[in-house]
Amino acid sequence: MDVKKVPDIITARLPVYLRALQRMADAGLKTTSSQELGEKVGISAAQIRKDVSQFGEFGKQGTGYSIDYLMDRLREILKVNRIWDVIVVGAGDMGHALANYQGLINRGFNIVAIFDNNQEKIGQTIGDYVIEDSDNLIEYVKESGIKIAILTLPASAAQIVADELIEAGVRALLNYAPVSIATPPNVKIQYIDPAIHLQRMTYYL
Amino acid sequence: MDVKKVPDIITARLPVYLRALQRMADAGLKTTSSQELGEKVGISAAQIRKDVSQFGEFGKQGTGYSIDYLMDRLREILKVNRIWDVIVVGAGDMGHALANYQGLINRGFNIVAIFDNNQEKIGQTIGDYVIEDSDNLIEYVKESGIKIAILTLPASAAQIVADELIEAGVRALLNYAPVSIATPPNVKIQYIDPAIHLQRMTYYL
DNA sequence: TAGATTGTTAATCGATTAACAATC
DNA sequence: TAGATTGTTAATCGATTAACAATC
Repeated sequence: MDVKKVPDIITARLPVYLRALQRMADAGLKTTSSQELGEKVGISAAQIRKDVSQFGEFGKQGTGYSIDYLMDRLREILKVNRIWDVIVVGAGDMGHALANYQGLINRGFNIVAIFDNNQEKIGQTIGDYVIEDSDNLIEYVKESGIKIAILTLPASAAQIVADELIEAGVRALLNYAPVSIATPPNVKIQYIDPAIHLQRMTYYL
Repeated sequence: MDVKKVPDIITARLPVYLRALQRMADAGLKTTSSQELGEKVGISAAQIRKDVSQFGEFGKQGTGYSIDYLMDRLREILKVNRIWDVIVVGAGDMGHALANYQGLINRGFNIVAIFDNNQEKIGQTIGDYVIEDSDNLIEYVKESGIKIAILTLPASAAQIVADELIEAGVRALLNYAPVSIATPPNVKIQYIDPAIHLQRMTYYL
């Protein structure tokens, strides 16, 4: 528990800082400043200092931040200094793309199973995964204690499946279905919908 | 041009309202209220009224909003009362998923071409698309006047390709590459990175 | 040391909420 | 009409920025 509650808007930026720091580390850099990091992510230096200072004093006057140390602290804060098991519900094109995506494991997430309710898909393989029957979804979640699910299913099914998953213990949903989903306060949800993101830009064109 | 500048944070919510209204329309509903719409999207009724009132008086006291009429107004405001041609750069799994995705066309977007720089992929088909050579990307953008591009390529290539696209006239980027991209003020960018979205939830687990 | 950069404060700026007159 | 709901105002709440002492 944190002593004081940190606003959502701040914690939402930390993964972006972490991603930029990872790139700097990959490039062999050892230290950075709020100024430099800010330029990379398009956020003011003052805001970066304010954000990270919510969690501790991670920098040094005069020299800035050790990249490795700040990454460790951010991973700790975000609880991605471990690997979370994740399931994917829906084996359409997006489910396939996620199952094949190699970019999750080194950022704290491991897809452990993918489900579909289409009898023709069940049993087929995606890389090392065998598509499992949605009928076994809830039992699987309960037995494995899965806390994170990615929804890549039709909008019409999203709320129903989300409700079942939450009932079974899931506490974080990444929803690719093009529909808003209602969740209780103790369950987090994030949305990915390319049409929404595109429509956020056309206003300015 | 709007008389007064409307904040980004408000225009960013409009696509979510539009998506919810479309679902209500599909369900055969004719009118809704700020209260009802707010419950669907998880936003307060007061905020919905404030948001839409930035652009005009679209509701009626006592009865609420005509769903069809409000959708028309939102589409007009967001400039999605037309179809925008969009290109996809990168024919990996995500590029494939987007090319096959049927959910964009009825929300204002038409993918017209997909590019890759891998000689083995060039010429292969994805549905009705033939993967085109990235060497022809800039010429294509200039000749067609494309304003919107979706990037589904490696992080290492994202900034370079983005710079070239912007130089060629692109004004809106939807970036799936896991990296921040710098753009000039007249170019909009939106980010989709599942790891970022997942890391925004683990903090609370 | 001199220069650089943090962490933090106070001021500014912006967003959300509550309330209600207007009116369908 | 009576009930419902908008559009808008003012108050509250929250986020960002600028500035700088502290200090590496």
